[in-house]
Amino acid sequence: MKTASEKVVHRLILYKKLLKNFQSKSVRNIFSHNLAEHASLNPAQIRRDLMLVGYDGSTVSGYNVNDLLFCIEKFLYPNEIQNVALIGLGNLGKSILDYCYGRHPIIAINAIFEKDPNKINRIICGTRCYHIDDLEIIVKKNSIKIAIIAISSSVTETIAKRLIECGVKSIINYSNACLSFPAEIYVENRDMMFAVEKAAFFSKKEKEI
Amino acid sequence: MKTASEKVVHRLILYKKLLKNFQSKSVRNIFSHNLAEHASLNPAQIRRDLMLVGYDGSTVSGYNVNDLLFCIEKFLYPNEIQNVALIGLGNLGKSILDYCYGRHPIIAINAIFEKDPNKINRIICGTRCYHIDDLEIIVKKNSIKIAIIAISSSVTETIAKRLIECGVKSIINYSNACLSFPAEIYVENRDMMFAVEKAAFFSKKEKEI
DNA sequence: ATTTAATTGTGAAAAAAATAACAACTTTAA
DNA sequence: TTAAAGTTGTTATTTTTTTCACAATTAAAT
Repeated sequence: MKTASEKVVHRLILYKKLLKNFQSKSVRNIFSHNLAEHASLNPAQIRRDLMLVGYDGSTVSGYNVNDLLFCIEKFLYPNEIQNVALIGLGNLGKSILDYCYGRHPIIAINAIFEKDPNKINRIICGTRCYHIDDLEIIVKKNSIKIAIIAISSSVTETIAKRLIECGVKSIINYSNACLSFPAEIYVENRDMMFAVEKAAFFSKKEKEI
Repeated sequence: MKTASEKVVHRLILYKKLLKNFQSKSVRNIFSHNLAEHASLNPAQIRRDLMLVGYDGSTVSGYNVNDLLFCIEKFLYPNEIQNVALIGLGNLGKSILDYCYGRHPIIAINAIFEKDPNKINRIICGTRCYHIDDLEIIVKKNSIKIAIIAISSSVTETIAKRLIECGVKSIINYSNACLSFPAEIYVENRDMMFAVEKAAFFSKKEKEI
């Protein structure tokens, strides 16, 4: 299996999404410049990225949407079903759950963890909510390798350590805490203020040019 | 004003956050390697980034936390208060509102837009919820340049166009739609499935090495 | 049959980003 | 006083990422 940088993987996921849109509009074939336009990228970039997934287009009709999708998915998807843990069922947790529900054929949120007794044992979007004390048991039982942290920052670090301790390899952290772990753990810190501050910086900068 | 890439801006925001943590722990001075450790970055990277903000550290005691923070903030912050519009007050909208409330001295959500009549005119986190039909009036009145879209995808594109039409320069898009606009508009697409799929890819890859 | 037009895959080049390397500096120790 | 230790700012180098450029290919037009 060839390696791929995070950037390339991100773009491949984007291509997959765009291709699904085209597929749903019954578009059969597509050229790199079509994708480029929708992705705001250079066509050569797209062709180069696609070299990774092992599908050759035609010089005449470009890429067959179905076939290319198949190859990208084969490249991106794990072999087996991937269970995801969601930590926290506040507004953010609920919206993540809603958003992800039924979106992906292989990857799905499989367990929710909370400390609020009113939420424990409820089933939301087909997913059971467990007490946070049962984290280790459930994560191990379901071979969960991915976790989404959607709680306030004060306990984030402790929970992240517990997750890694029991086998989690990737953490998506929506809390205010900055997580940082050894390189073999994939951490994506998604502090929502970052996006806003960046947006502010770039909306400002423009005026000054 | 020097230009800065999105990556550099992102890191500067990160340094700011880390420095605030140090400040709250009454740490007075800090070295580039301390920051590097917490940010999982190379110390030279940090020193290079800091060249932009115009603050010189001391070769003996490193950087004064307060002074460096001041310079980073001066570099990052807009000159005037930046009003932000939030589109959608579902679970995600509420969590964004909560999360951002009081977090930043200059940037704040200033108006919420909804179509649900039960939500209109309510005030949440000090912010009034308006009918989506009033978008143009309110955005113009408050000189809003930044918008956060937290609604389902079907109407995202239309709303984004309306936002830009009335002066918005930066959009943070949490919906499933892929927005793409001319380069002078800053768009950050934050489809939450992307993070999960990337996490899945990299948690899988590790096993295969 | 040829030519034209359009596209792909990919090597080469360019651009951007990250890292290394080091002179200059300052304190402390010898 | 001199040497040692440790850090910064910045130049140089390396690595990564993006873009260019073009041979090869194929269908349609002439």
